[in-house]
This record gives sequence, C-alpha cells and structure tokens, in this order.
Amino acid sequence: MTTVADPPQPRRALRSTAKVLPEHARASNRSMVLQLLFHAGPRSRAELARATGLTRVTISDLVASLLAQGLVTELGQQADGKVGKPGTLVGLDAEAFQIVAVDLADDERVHGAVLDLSGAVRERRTAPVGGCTGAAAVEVLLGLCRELVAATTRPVLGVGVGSPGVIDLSGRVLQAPNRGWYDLPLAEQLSAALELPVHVANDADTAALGEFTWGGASGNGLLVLTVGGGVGAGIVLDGALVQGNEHAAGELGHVTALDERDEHDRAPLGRPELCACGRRGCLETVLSVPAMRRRVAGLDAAGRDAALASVGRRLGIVLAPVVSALNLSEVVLCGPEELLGGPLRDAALATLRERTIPVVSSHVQLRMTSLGEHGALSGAAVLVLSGQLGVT
Amino acid sequence: MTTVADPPQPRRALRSTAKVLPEHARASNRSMVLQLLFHAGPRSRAELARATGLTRVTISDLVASLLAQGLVTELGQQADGKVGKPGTLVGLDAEAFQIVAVDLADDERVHGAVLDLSGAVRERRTAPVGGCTGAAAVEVLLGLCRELVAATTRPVLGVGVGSPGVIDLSGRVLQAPNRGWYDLPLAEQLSAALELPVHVANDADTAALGEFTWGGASGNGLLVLTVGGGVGAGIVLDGALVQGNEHAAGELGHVTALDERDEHDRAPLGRPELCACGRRGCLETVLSVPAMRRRVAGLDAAGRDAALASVGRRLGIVLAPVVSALNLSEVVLCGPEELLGGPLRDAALATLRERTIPVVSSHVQLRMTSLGEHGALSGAAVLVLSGQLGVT
DNA sequence: AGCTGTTTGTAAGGACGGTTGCCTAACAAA
DNA sequence: TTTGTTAGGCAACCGTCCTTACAAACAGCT
Repeated sequence: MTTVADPPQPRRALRSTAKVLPEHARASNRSMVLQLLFHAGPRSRAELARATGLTRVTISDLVASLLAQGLVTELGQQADGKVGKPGTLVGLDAEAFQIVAVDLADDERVHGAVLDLSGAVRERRTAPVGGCTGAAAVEVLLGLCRELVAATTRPVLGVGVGSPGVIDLSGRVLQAPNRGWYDLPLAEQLSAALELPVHVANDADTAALGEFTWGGASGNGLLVLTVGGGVGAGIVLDGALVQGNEHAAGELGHVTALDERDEHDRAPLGRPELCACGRRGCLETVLSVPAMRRRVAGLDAAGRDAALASVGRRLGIVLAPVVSALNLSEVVLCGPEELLGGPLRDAALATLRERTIPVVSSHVQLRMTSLGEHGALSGAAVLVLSGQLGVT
Repeated sequence: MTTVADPPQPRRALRSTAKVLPEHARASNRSMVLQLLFHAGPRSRAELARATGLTRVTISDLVASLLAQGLVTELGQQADGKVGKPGTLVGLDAEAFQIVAVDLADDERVHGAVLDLSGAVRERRTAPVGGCTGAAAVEVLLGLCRELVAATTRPVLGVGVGSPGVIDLSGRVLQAPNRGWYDLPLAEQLSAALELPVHVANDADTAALGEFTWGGASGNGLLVLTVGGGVGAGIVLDGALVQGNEHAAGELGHVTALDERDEHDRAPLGRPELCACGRRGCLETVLSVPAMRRRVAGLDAAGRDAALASVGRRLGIVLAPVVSALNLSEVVLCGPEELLGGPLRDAALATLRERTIPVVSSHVQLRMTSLGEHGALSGAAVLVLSGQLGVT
C-alpha cells in the first residue's frame, strides 16, 4: 500500500547487544552463587537465597547442579545456636578443578604455574624463550602449557595467558613486537592444540585483574602499573577491564613525562631521553627498570633517593589527570620493590595529591602490589575463573 | 555433625550483581529491538529477527507488545523487488511519547525543553534562577518542569535533568555547591511531585551521553569536556558512563595544568593563578570561559590566537595521559565556539599527538560538539530514553 | 517430656519466555 | 501454471523462576 519514507540515517555503530535467553539468566544466577561462595566463603542455601534475592527453591536447584558438577561440596551443619533448623553449609571446592596460568612478560623465560580455584599455586614451571619469536615462540609457550597440564592432579578448568602487546577480547594478539606476533589468534591456536578453554589478555590487564580479585582492592576504580623493561597499565572500572578503542588501553608507557622545556626536576633527571618509540621524554625513559637502574647506579643513598623521588614526581604528574578523570580509588605499582616502594612511591603520591582536588585525592591510594612477583600469574588465573565460572 | 572451618575472610566488596529473571531477558530483548529501530530505522519483523538473533516468532510477539503500547507503528509493505512475500515495515513512532529535559549548567537561567523520541526539540522554556539555592532552587526547577509537562502534547516518557555537581546513579545529588545542594534525593523528590519517572545526572555526563547518541561518535571511548564557568568532563566507555569511586569521575577542572616551576608557556599565561578550590594552576584557571575571556580581553587577533593556543597546549598536556590510558577514540569540546574552536583546539590536538604514542594518537579525534548549545538537553533526553526504554 | 514458634530444605503446580516445527499468504522466476 | 523463497502466525514443548505447601530439625517455654 503506502510506501515508506527513507529510513533515518544510522547515527553511529550500535553498541554491542546480544539476545538474552532464559538460559543466560540461569548462567548469570549460577555465577552469582559461585561469586558469593568464592568471595564470602561457605553459606547455607537459605543464606544464599537471602543474599541473591532468589528463592530458596531456585537456590536449591542451582546448588544441586553445582554439586553434580563437583564445583561445590556440602560441608556439614551450621553449628551456631540460633532457633530453627540449622542449615547445611555449601562451599566452593577449591580442589574441584585446577587452572594453568602463564606469564609472558619476561623476555628471557616464560613463567607458568598450576593453581587451584582458591588461587593457591600448586606447581611452578618455567621455560627459556631463547630469543624465539613468531611461531617458534608459540611452540615454546605451547610446550610449557603441555608440561603444566601434565602436572595437574585435577581436571583443568582452563588456561590463562598474560602477554605483552595489544590483545583483543577473543584472545587474538593484534601486535606484540617483543614476540614478533601480529594478528595472531593465540587463544584459538592454543585452545585447539590443548583441547582446553584458553583465555589470553595483556599482561598489565591480567595483573590488574589479579590485584582486583586478590589484592584487597577497596573501592571502585583500580589502575595497576606494571614496571619492568617497559611500563604498562591495566584499568578495572565497575568490575571490568577497560579495553579502549583499539584494545590499546593502558598505553601509559609512552606518554610524555619529561618535557624539553620543563625546569621541573631537570637536575636529577637530565634532558629528555630518546625512547624506543622514537620520541623523547616518554614515561618509560624515566620509570622503566633499566632506566631507573642506570640513573641510580653509583649514587649514594641520598642521591639515589632523590633520583627516585624525581621519577616519582613525574609519575604523579602523569597519573593526576587519569586519577581525576576516572575518580580512581587505587593505583597499584608492580615491579621491583627496592626501586618503586620507597621514595618513588612517596613522591608520586605526594605529587598526585598536590595536583588533584581533595575530593578525588583524599580517597585515592597509591601502593605496591600485595601479590609480589607472580601477580600476573594470579591474574591469568582470574581470567580463567572469570571466563569459565563468571567469578571475579 | 562435623563443624566447619572458619570461612575464608572476604577479600573485597562484591561487585554489584543482581539476580536475573526471565522477564529481564524479555526486557533486554525488547530494548534491543527498540535500539535497532531507533538507530537503524524501520525494519520488517524478519529483518529484526535476523539482526537480533531471535526467532521470528519471538520478534512477532515483542513487536505485538510494542504495537500495543503505541511505541512502534506498522508503516506498510516493503516495496523492494526481492523474491518472496514482502515484509511489513515496523518503525519507532517518534510521536508516541515526549520527553522533558532540563539543563542546570547555567547559573543564571534554568533551560528546559520538550523533545520527541527522535530527539527533536518541540518546545523550549527557561526560568530565572534569581540566586535561589537549596529548596528554593528545587522549587524553581520543579516549576519549570511543571510548565514543560503542561506544554507536552503527548504522554510524557519521563523527565531528564543535567545538573552540575556530584550525583549518584539513583539521581541523588551528593553535592552541588552552586545550588547549595548536599545529599539531596533530587530524582526522588521530582518524581514524587511530578508523578513521572525522573532521571538526574551530572551535566557533563549528560552532554557526553548526548554526544554519544546523537553526535556521530565513531569508535569506543568518548570524553566530553564542558567548558563554561568551570570545566567538567563526562566519559563514555563501552557504551556506559564512567561513574568513579565516589561518583566524581570527570573532575578534570581541578587538575593542575600550570605549574609554578614550568617554563612552558609562561609568557602568555603568566604565573599559576589561585583557583576557587584554593590551589594554584588548576585547569579551570586557564580553560574556563571567564578565565579565557579575561586573558584575551584587549588583545589583537594574533595575541588572542597565541593566548588561546597556549591554553590549548595546557589542555593537551592534561588530556594526553587520559587519552593514552583509556585509548579514547574521541574528545569533544562543549562551549563557546569562538574560544574553543580555533587555535585552542588545534594546539590541544597537536600537543596531544606530540605527547602520545602514534597507535593511540593517530586514531583520536578532538573536535567541537556537533550538538551546539543544547547538547546537555539532548543528553538529558537520552538519560530518559536509556532509563525508560533501554535505548542509547 | 511435650508443645510452640522458627528456620531449613524440598516438592508440586503455575506463569512466563523462548524455541522448534508446521502452516498459509504473497511474490519472482521458470 | 509450477516451483522456490520469504514473511508472518499457530501449536506444542522445554527451561527457568515463582508461589504455595509440607516435613524436618532445632530453641525455648510450660
């Protein structure tokens, strides 16, 4: 009959939406129960019902399916002297599955571990990279994964990998210059070879996940800065990693931190140095471990402290806009404690507070990681927990 | 029987999770259909089914309920010469409801409008603030809202308000010094008085929403900077506003942008000025409209351009870490075109590119808003569209 | 001991949402 | 006219959660 007017022009790409089925609701509720048991410890079914808002009937059903899968176990009666029938405690069984986690941040050796569901490391292995790149580097990684899988004593929930470079949500490495990987579907390849679920993410992102889950993060909004050969950052907002437009969020290492014309701290830091990226004064040229070691070499304690404080001030200047814009609750440093933990941290925090409004700065914390060396490994494990069980 | 070991200590506050019911799946799918019709224009049921992944049966059912509510209408047959039965086009009815939107960013007058579902302004009203604060300011706002509601010619979908200050997700104003509001449940009060759904958010956030929905945003990651009496920012990541730990995300106005010891641009900008917050050199002391007008007053064209370029460079320095950390695709400036649009924008973009790695800076855009004066009003309308229909 | 009230966990039945399978209507191409 | 394709509707089924009802286990009281 009536023909139709021209459709209005599409205004922008649609936000990724997906159909929702009742079974997704089920999965979400199942994850909520697991999340609760994971973080808050064993509970009775009735308590789970109250905490989730679901009915006891539904919780019973969910718990029954989790029991059938072996993910949770009944732990006996609640022994507190309240009125009424005592509940049966149900708890996550940390021994039910094991997780294989691998960290590729180190250029010399690939570090891996087997963890249980509580995040405890059960087994540790490393493999030398030996300068391998491209497909050969994938083989080294795959070999370590096989070795770790062989070392597990329980069914494997999945494999988590933290790698430098730009990595999309599907675990495809868009670019990782250190390994010579470009547009490589790493998760897919590993998954096919190992016949296991594999999750791959940027190493700073996995470090952020680990800190978020196990580092005692307090509020909402966490930035984790990994300081090693380079500088990277992972950001968790509202419980999720920030991806960025090109999956390159967290590229803080190459923000200019030292300006040709700044008088600020000129004496201790000298003129802006040339960076590997071809520009001058990048944060990496002052904050990376090699740069700092070079700067403090041969200095006495006072000189060393002054130099590190200068670096900390530059870091504070770079962090101030980020912390303000996102109203972060926590900034966490990962790297050598002896370089980052002292005057550097203190100066960075002081500078950060100086340069931000109190409503923001009074709540923000700046501290060393509480996970020690293997934060990235724990984070890679969280990647699997999150991907397979919905637990974060 | 067996008593139980101590539960593991809770490690952190749980991420906000909520139970999911099948009816939520229904609401989500309904929103997805509306979203599609909103952004991509009229479609047949079969096309909707293909686009959403749902079956034709389910789509028919959803469309039937939307037809019953008057939100969509059938627009006749598809007239293209393909094989098979031609489909019946179904389109969002922009006339079905109207939206009342109010912007409180201006200290002198409250601006309001009636919009249809396509975002077109149908009616415009303002009310003088007259220095009112506290409850009196609420009364002024309420009066304007009543006037606008009376001016509507269709059922009202809801009321959206953009206000300066820190505002939580429920529309409670935690603090808005300009209006003398502290811990005020504004959305709740307005909703009770008007007997309509009311959504309240920070004005920079609503501006960001408006730009995101109607400004032709390209990629993922948008920061909108509102420049007026002060400076504010709203950030949209992954299709959602960034809230921040204390709902204070976007507080960029009081980041130090001009340092006592910086030589950088000293000549055009002078020594760091005292800011209303009590500190020196905040971004607001160089980028706010009054500050800029004062700086360019009495200068010739060249001097004016140089001064604005200096301001742009300071802005670029502040933005660089944020753009890098979040890998933003777009930074949008809202405010007086004659101040922001020319040398300031150019210098800010150039500085931003100088200070960030190409992988980040090559994709980022920095431009004036395409929504003109009433971006915040459009954004307040999006608040309602999003809250009531799930359309963004 | 026996009763009462409270709390836990399960069972049965109903409501809702989505799917599959099958039907008819409408059209183009052979 | 026949064939193949597409749109849209109807019926039957499955999954998920809810409400209601009930048995079991306990504390506190008489």
